[in-house]
Amino acid sequence: MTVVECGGFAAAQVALNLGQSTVSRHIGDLEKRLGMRLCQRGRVGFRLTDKGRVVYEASQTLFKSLEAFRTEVGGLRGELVGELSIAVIDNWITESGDPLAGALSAFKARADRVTVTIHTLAPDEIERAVLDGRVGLGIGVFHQHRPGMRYEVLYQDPLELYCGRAHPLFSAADKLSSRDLASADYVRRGYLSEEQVAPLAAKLPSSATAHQMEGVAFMILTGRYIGYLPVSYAERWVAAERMRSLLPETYRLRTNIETVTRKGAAPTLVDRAFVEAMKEMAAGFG
Amino acid sequence: MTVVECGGFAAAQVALNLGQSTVSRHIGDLEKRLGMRLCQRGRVGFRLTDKGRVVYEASQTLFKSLEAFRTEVGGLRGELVGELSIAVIDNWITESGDPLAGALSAFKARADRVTVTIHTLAPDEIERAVLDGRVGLGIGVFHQHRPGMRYEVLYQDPLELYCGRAHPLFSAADKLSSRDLASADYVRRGYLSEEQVAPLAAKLPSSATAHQMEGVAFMILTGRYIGYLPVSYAERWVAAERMRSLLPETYRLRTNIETVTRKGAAPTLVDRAFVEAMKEMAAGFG
DNA sequence: TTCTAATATGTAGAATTACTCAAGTATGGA
DNA sequence: TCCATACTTGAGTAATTCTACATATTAGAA
Repeated sequence: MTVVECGGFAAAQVALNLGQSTVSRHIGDLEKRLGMRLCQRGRVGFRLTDKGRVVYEASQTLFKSLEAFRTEVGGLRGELVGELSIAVIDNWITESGDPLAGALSAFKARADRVTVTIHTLAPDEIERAVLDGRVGLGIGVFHQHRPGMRYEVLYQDPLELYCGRAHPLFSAADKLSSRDLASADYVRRGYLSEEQVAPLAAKLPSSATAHQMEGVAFMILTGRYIGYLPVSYAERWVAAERMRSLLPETYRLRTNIETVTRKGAAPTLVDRAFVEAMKEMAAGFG
Repeated sequence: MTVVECGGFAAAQVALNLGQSTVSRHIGDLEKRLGMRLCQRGRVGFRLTDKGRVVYEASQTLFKSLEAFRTEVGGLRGELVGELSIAVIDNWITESGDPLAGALSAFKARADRVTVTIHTLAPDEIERAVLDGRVGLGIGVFHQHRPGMRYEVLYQDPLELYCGRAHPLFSAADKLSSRDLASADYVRRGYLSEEQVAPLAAKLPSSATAHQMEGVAFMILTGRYIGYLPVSYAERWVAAERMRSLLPETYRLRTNIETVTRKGAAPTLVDRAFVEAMKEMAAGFG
């Protein structure tokens, strides 16, 4: 694996602190043992064969399993070792005052022997990744809770309905009624389905969909659409008077940012320690 | 692991073909290495400690990963080695003319180096087991297809609506109309939700639910209920004139018995070989 | 053809690991 | 108290694995 990652024998020699012949011997032995050629090498340069690629990928997942074992057993000894693999919703946590960065840094301070991997995924993909074990922990917004998964609220992230400066509702924002909104065009959020939690939003006419929060913000700023944004995210434009919140008392949504883990597999000590760090960090929000 | 499975050092000695002191040394070394006591032993008998149990279970999953690696790499060499781990719907396949037993035996004849594990689960649990990798292949009835999974029809298993001999509809079975059924009490099948596929069934009044097919059959035989059963399963009672099919043209359901695998992870050679055997076997059905 | 960078292999010592024998320890029960 | 059972440990040997040196081999390039 090191040879693949170094892109050749020569670099691997240095990385592994081994003699040239030893590297050659290892690869040769492995090929003999597996009964197949794993890579092309020599004067032409290094390159995996098709089978070599499959073996390399299978090895990666095998080593992941080893790391998981180490995490599990290390946890029994009260040690924070192994791997923390988390999946977070994209365009959300990093934008909303950023408890993730703080939590990660606090966690790393206490657990310097842990390797951290972060995946950025859509909510349903997060749940799938947790379910099939690609990650141990997911963080995001989960409107419907699936069986077989464990959810825990980290903090609340309020959403409000915004319009841009050029929008007709902008100047009238103080003396609006729900009926005024009925004629405004609404940017729907791709996977979030706010409608499920906000029956009011379901009634808004919608002719646009954005999959990332940035897209929603952009659409709102055009002045042609209204849409939901996290208050902390919209703040910058509100302060610059480029956006305005519409009927916050009526339309505010309290979205829960939650962690997901798999029921059945108890979360590892590493996962729990990280969630702890997240919660401490999130205490300043909510 | 062998010590745990043998329930003590003495039996493991024989199973591993090792001297008694070697077994003791291995366990002792492992405990030293992990820094924890794994089991109680001595005059009192063998017993895992709590930590020992966790380590044992973690080892099981680790060894499963190793086996998966072996299956994968063996597949590259065109060898059928490693593990075949399948989940099948309960009370179905074995009852309906039994293509599974035949397929397994045909498969084993060609792949004697493969370890076979079978789980019997409810359909949604099958999908979950496939998704999180506990099994490589699921077989069952899946009415709604989830994203991230690959489905393939094996064969069709027709269902018909039956009543028992003591039921008022039994004697009138030849000259019935759908309206006659509207007053009959219907046994619902727990997880199958035939209603989704059979809109007609959705209209039937129902005051009973059975989770296994055997339960449905039992309820029908009481003469108080009507319900769906696979034709091949009901056959024995039909032949004995203890059940009758009701309006088969109208109420017959063609249920698909399907395989499920995970998209993303290519099915192993072992999985493919088994599906092949299933299909050959199923060719005589559906 | 010849040179040369990159890899392979014969040989062998060093290090590690696996195993056993034999003697020792601990403990439940007669 | 003592025995028998079940495990542990010291010491030594065998087997395996790891590594490097020196010397091939190979194939692109001059």
